[in-house]
Amino acid sequence: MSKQTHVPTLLKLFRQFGYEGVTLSKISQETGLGKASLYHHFPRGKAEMAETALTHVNYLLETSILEILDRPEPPLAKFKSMCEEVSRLFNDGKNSCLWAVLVMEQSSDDLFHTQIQWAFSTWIEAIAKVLVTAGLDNKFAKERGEDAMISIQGALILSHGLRDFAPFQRVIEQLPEQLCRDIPVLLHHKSQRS
Amino acid sequence: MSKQTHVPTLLKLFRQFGYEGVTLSKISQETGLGKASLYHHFPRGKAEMAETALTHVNYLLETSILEILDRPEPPLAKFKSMCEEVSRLFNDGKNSCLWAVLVMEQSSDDLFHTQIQWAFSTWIEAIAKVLVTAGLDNKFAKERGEDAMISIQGALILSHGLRDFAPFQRVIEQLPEQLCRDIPVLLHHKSQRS
DNA sequence: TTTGTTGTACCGTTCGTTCGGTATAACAAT
DNA sequence: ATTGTTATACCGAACGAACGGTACAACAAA
Repeated sequence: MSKQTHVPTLLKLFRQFGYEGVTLSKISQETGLGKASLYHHFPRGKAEMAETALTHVNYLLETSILEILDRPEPPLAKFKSMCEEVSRLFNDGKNSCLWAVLVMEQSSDDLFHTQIQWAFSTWIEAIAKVLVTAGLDNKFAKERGEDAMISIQGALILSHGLRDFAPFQRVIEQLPEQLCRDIPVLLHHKSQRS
Repeated sequence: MSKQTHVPTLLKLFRQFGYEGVTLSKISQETGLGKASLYHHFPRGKAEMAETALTHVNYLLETSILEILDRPEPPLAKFKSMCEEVSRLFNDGKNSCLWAVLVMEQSSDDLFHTQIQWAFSTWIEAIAKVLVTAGLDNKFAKERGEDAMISIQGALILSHGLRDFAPFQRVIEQLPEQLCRDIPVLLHHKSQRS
């Protein structure tokens, strides 16, 4: 079995339990690999396993979300597709976000903050770019990108805390219109390219 | 030294490292108490220590936030005071939220989810009540309460991820007006009581 | 003298990690 | 066809360290 085979399992575990909460025994159990085998694939140990999961998530961001935002479609359509994809990636809010989990633990954040910072700022920038192309002011566009991230992250936490995923779904539904408010109407249906 | 003396230390530790990330050695080190003393004060061990920190946070919610929202002031003034208090409690965004940290770790969430759920829903309900009293529709009021929680939690995560606390401060500044939009203008300066 | 509090030493368990080694398959040299 | 070499994938057993937790004697305050 290749190394790539077990990445989804790693992602699931670290998302569920956090860096410190995941043990090699759990990983061994879930992957079906012995501890020693894990060290064959990930010589630097647990840190490398978490890093691999994180890299995979950032790869998903690039190939799913960022790709959508770069399509030649009107802003509203892009954001709707983006939100559908977000909903899918987070399993309608039932999954938690690896970035958020790792950020919360100060210990792990030190190891991974570069990749997490990249992910957040890149996503925000991609949203802002769409809005700027649609005629919105630069500063407002970036703020709206931030607000989108804030809504998604906050909704995930609230939904998990309440054990009710309606808030997450509501946020996802409202987000596209929210992002498009006040943008010059004439450009709504003009296509754009990077 | 009384048990209460070390609660802030416990809070700080669990907020920083999460439940699994905190070790008894760290607690012993930070409090200056030996393990035996810790188990004298918290016979049920680590779980009780985290529980105590969480109870303290919920106590802060009741005595700070909820008290503010129950004052006989106009809604906007209440929300402004609330946001000032939130900013203070989270040290301008530099502290993370114990609720969020514990919710993210599935293992710890099982132990604490009752208290966390209470905190979230109580806070939301308190905000909603202010807005309903101000004349807003019941359903919209609750959604706005949720949105407030979402904004605060999301802003904390984003700011920590970016290592830039401007987004948090911006959210806190904008939140009061955000919460008060569209409410019947005649009631703005009327006082209200529970 | 009782009661509350603490330091020291220790318990069994589990942690992340490493060692030594096996199984299989591919390829080259004989 | 046989043999040797190399690479990949895997695993059982064990390592020292640290984990959460306990037993108990000693000290202090009342």
